[in-house]
Amino acid sequence: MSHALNGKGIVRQETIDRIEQIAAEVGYRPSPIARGLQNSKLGLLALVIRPFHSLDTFLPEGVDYFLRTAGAASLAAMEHGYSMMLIDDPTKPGVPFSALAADAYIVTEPFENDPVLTMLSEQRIPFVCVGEDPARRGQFLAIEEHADTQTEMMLAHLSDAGANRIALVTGTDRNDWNLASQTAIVRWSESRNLRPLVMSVPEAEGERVGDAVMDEFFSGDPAEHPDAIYCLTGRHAAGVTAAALRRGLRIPQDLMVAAGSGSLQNQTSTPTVTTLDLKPEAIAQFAVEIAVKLAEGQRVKGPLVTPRATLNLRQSTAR
Amino acid sequence: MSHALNGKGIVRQETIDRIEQIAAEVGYRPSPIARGLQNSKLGLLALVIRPFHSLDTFLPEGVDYFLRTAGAASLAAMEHGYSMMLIDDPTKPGVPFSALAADAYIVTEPFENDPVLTMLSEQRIPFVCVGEDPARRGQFLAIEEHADTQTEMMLAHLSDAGANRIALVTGTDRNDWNLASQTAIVRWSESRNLRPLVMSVPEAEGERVGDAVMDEFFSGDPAEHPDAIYCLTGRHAAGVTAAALRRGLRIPQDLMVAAGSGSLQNQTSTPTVTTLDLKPEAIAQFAVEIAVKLAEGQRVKGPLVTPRATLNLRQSTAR
DNA sequence: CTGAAAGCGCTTACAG
DNA sequence: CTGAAAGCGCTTACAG
Repeated sequence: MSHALNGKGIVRQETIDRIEQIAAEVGYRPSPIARGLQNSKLGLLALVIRPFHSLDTFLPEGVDYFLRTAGAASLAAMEHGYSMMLIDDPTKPGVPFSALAADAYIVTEPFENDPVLTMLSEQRIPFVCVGEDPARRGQFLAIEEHADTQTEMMLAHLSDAGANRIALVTGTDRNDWNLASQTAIVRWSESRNLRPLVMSVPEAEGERVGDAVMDEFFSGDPAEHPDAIYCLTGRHAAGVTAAALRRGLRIPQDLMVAAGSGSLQNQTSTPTVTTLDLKPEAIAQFAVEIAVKLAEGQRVKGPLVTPRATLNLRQSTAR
Repeated sequence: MSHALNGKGIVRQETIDRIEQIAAEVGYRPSPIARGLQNSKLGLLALVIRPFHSLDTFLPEGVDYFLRTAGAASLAAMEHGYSMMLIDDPTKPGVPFSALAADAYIVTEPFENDPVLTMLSEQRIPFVCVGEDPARRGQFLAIEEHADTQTEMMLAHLSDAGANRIALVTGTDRNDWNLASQTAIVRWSESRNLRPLVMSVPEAEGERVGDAVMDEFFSGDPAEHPDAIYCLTGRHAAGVTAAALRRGLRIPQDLMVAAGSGSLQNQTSTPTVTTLDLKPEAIAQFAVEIAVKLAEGQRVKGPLVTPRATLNLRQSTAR
């Protein structure tokens, strides 16, 4: 009898003992699935890391943001009594049952008109985004990233450090981070009557984009050459730094380089590279907190504010 | 009728269409839990990263091994049509149903007499270890790590590079990696009539152990001072390198330093540090393959051989 | 205090 | 071709 095992009803100790013994003997183990069936909850959260789609490898070298997110989220989930599942796209045909069985979803960096958000919202599955769907701002519960403010912060720093002409290198994924950063530099440039210098290169290309970026910005009119390049990803920044050095430019004297999201790589390279610390652990913990509330049927209202990114000043921008 | 929706039986197209329409209208979504109940399978794998227990933070700086493992495992699982759950200890009281609902488990670096393995095997839940339970070798299905061979490979390299007296710094977790490495250096030292120089310091201390390690090995009889220190973790190696430098030792001339598991940190530090590449991605993929077989009821027999670790030679051991 | 029954939301034989 | 029934393995009221 289940009362004995789960200690719910009032059962004689003797009976409990006897039943527990037998249970142990036959190696009885209650099916977590059958249990979950009652309240249709498994105690499962899912982290959908959308940009996995665009990364050719999971190698975290220079892209530790997502792995730090995943790790912190898993740990935070456990602390709330949930498990965390890592998936990339639950809308793909042939996904396992489990990919749809989470009590709530966290979607990091959704794409423009992301089908994952569409599916989740159509099926009334609770979810929270980290970064908005750029095409549907305000439509879904989201933790705001403030990519615009972050960009402004970095531009202000570079400007203070003596840069006059700042170029931006973003990734090609159409997510909030890439798009809002672009908007921010365009606005910033135009307010100074400058033609915005922007280039988008695939995230997955990593360090390999260095020469292409240098070619793009340093081939035309010398008056238009940047004296600072802000790359959103640490790997792009590393590639640009290396390419600039190869071309005989001194960093930071001739060219400053900074990254919007760094890894240890940027802290130990020569020169070390200025980065933003996006606080992925804090964001992940916050997202888990919200997902747990959603999973438990609570209403959560925005705006959801995260800890601000901070600037890690390093040699590459220290003139 | 379910036949219409899942396309199993023979149903008129017309009926299918009608039912699908209604389903869409009412926002019907089949419960993955109820579905899973039939064959008591959810398409869920679990990765139990035991050393999480000992790490004070999930920050991957210098410990990217586990995160790389987690990432690669998640991706590999998806490719096999499974989801991957990240948990640290399913034996803890109060774990969610889901933590026990996986079809198969991968346990990385189990401890000595690890209760997780005990539970899993008692409950007849299929699992595969990465690294053996040091107290129960051969008892459970395990992917062998060859920590002993790895240690020998590193010792041979250091020896070739000119080291005469090599010290080993391990973590304090009682897992295969730490223990087998210790055994290997003891054997190696004794065969040369040398007193083994071994020290164990907590994994979680990371770079902070530098001075303690230097004190330990450089305080006594100068004849016993090592001219090479092999740290199993990259963070320990980084700490030792820094401490040695601070004391005026030149690396590698006066002291060589190497790590058994490195991260990007060791590739970009000054000097760069020689490490083993343990191939976590390959191991994770292999583990997932096995877990999938187990989940599907196939028998898997050992010995399970992994790709060999390779040596990344860097400045810290280049005399 | 304890057993038998109903129900969680599906799927899969089994009648009509 | 389609509907009604049984069953997956539990939990939770509900009788005895």
